[in-house]
Amino acid sequence: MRHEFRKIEPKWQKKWEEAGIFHAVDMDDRPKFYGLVEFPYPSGAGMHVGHIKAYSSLEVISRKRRMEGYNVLFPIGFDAFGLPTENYAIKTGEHPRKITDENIVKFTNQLKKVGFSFDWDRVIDTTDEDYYKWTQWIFLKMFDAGLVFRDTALVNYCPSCKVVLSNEDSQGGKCDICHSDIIQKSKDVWYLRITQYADKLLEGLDTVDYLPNIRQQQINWIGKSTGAFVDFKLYGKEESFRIYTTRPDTLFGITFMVFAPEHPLIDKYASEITNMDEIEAYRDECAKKTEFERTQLVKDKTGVRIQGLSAAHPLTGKEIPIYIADYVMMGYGTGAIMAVPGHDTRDYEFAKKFGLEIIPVIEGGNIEEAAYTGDGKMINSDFLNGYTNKKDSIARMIEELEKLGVGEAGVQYKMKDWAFNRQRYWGEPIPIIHCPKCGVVPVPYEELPLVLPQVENFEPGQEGESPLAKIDSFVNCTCPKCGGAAKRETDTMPQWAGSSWYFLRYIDPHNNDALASMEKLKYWMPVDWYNGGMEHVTRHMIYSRFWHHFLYDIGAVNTPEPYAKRTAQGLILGPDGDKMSKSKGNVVDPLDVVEEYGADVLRTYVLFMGDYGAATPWSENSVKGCKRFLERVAGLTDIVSGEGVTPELETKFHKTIKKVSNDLEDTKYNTAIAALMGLLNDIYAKGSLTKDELVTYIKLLCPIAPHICEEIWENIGGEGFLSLTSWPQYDENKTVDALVQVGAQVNGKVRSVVELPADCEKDEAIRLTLEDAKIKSLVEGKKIVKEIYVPNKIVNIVVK
RNA sequence: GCCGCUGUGGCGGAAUUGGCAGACGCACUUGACUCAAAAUCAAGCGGGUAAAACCGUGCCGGUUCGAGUCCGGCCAGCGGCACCA
Repeated sequence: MRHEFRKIEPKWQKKWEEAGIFHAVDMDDRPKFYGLVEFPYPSGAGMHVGHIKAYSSLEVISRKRRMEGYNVLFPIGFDAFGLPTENYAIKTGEHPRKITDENIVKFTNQLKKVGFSFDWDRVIDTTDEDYYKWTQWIFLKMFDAGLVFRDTALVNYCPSCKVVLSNEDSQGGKCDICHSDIIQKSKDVWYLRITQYADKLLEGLDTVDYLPNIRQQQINWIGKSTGAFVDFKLYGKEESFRIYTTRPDTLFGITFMVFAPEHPLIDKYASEITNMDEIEAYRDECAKKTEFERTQLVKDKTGVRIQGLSAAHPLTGKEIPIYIADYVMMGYGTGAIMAVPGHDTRDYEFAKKFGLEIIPVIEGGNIEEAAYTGDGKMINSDFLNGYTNKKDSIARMIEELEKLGVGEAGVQYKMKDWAFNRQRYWGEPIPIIHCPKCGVVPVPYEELPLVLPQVENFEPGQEGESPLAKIDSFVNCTCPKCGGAAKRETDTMPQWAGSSWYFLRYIDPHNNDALASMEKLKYWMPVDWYNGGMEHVTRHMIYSRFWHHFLYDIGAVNTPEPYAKRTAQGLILGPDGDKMSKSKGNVVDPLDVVEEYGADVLRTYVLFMGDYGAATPWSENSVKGCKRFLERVAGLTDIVSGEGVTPELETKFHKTIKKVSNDLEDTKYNTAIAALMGLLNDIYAKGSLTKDELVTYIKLLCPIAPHICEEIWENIGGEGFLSLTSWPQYDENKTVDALVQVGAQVNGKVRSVVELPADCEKDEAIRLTLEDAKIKSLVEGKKIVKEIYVPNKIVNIVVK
């Protein structure tokens, strides 16, 4: 049989769709499997080969699971709100709705051409009113729970996109979308109190099966640190302020204090500060720097002493000078620190520059040269002197602080609350009303969805206000509480909102009464396996886990954690080894590959090209190798003869079934395919195979290259769909050869290969090894000191 | 700076608990078929040698009968976080 992919691929895609064989069945008796892949943003550029690799892993697992008898939910949808579409709309004058709909049609056609076994009856679109109604509903529930708050803050602002960004979206001081430099701007910001869930997000990691690097990245992102809060009095006053430290046991080494430039006490005591001019000048200087610059200028510490204000040491009462310096941030801890230059690198640099005293309290370093951050015996520390264990000295100090009522143990997180509003059109409207009398009032639940109004002009305003602010009919409304005239919030939600719960909607995509029915949630959740990109591990994943924990707390879902298992695919690089990008001209279009080589070849190649989790360059030649492989598979129909089992191939088949079955579960698709190629070589070397063996072979290959396998199945008279048959089983006993090739070593060096009966006894193995001519010649005339035999692996004769 | 990962032929990459390094694929070489090319098939393919010996998994040391794998110390690259107190 020839591999006529142009004919057979559309044929089987049509048959699968018509028969509806990939639809998940709610509440079915079979065991369930929920496989999830990150839904695409339907950009105008269409699909990328990266999408194919990302989806192929769970595509293969889902197809295998169906053959194993599972009721499989393998859905797809579109994460369609967002800036690229909006910017395109501004450029072309077309409405984002129209652009989105067109792109979704394009993506759908492309996905279907690759033959993915998605359940097309459950497609969701985050920009659909019936969908974002529930995104807004979750927001209101969070509002009710006190997890939404408004604050004026210096925020990351992208002057090009005219939009406020979260810290996550402005890493490295660059806008995540357009890569312009971020500036700091004072804005009214809606925050979601994600920090309240920090511990739950951290502890939840112990209950799920994520790849270790994914788990670690989330732990780092949450950034929990343990230490203590310590209260310092202003010297000679009753007023006190808090600092946070991870080393309260170094309290006797404090020689100065540092406030962040924005620290509120400075303004409160402005009248007593004698150098306020100097301080204001420094503050202006700091405000001009972007957050990025501020964190980049690590080498050079700057700051100003606050004259007329000082602190009192909580244990000794000693007067301590206070500085302001921008190496202390208002956003972490309390915005004030105790400086221990002897044992903190930054404090040390500052002390050196300003000629401040340095007191060592931990033995071990040389404070003439550098801060000592290692462990050692406590010195110059009163009741802590002599302690050598960090844990003990910290515990002892916290005990003392608590006794005196000047401090307590505490924790801090690097993670910040989630800045949740954007001044953009193409997003979910935030369902909030501002009433001059009642203040902030949520839109009543029965008014959801709060529909995005039609607009002609999507440009944000000059001051970066939302395009919605220009629509009077949208803005002006009545207050649901008092009935008076009020105004709607005109900001929209960030793109991360819709994707924070989408996996729940697949379970019950058309439900009008709930985001999904509890009965169905209980049947399908949690997601058994989620695959996606490393770039979403700290944003999308943390956000969605946060929302899901919240939904669990209010009883809307049945599990605290949404994803039982998470894996990630590596990037596909361009043929030149660089990241694919339009500007470099090294982008491979998956549809071109389908046209020229077929979907099965594309699917096989993206899984065979290398370690699934690693970045691997594209190679057109290797694509051809996969084409050759599938052509040789098609050719098997020409050498089929007889039925039953071929003795020479039996062990090889059992081994291959085992290897493919196991490797697919471990995301080792490349070695699974290599095993199938190896078996194919063995079959051709033998010259024929039975019909039963061919069936086993195409069943194993079916999840990877389903079109050709279905075609072969039909060609040899198979009934119905191969995709609906059962997964092959292996017999462990038959995976071992009767005779095993074993490496024969003398003094640990391989000198020969001997053929031994499987699992044979040591005496027998040594005897047969010593019969080997090569070994014999090397051992002769020498004294055998030791004989090592590892069954089926190695024989080693140690001689002197 | 901190955390994590990775270093294996010309290339992508294989290698259970330490046990025949280089599976599988690509590229390449030779041969068959062909007027010729492509395709296909067959053989070869880490370095080295006539054949052996010998040398080979980033570098230096160690443990072991035996190390790509374990331990100690470096070097290089990638990713993440970054004045986090």
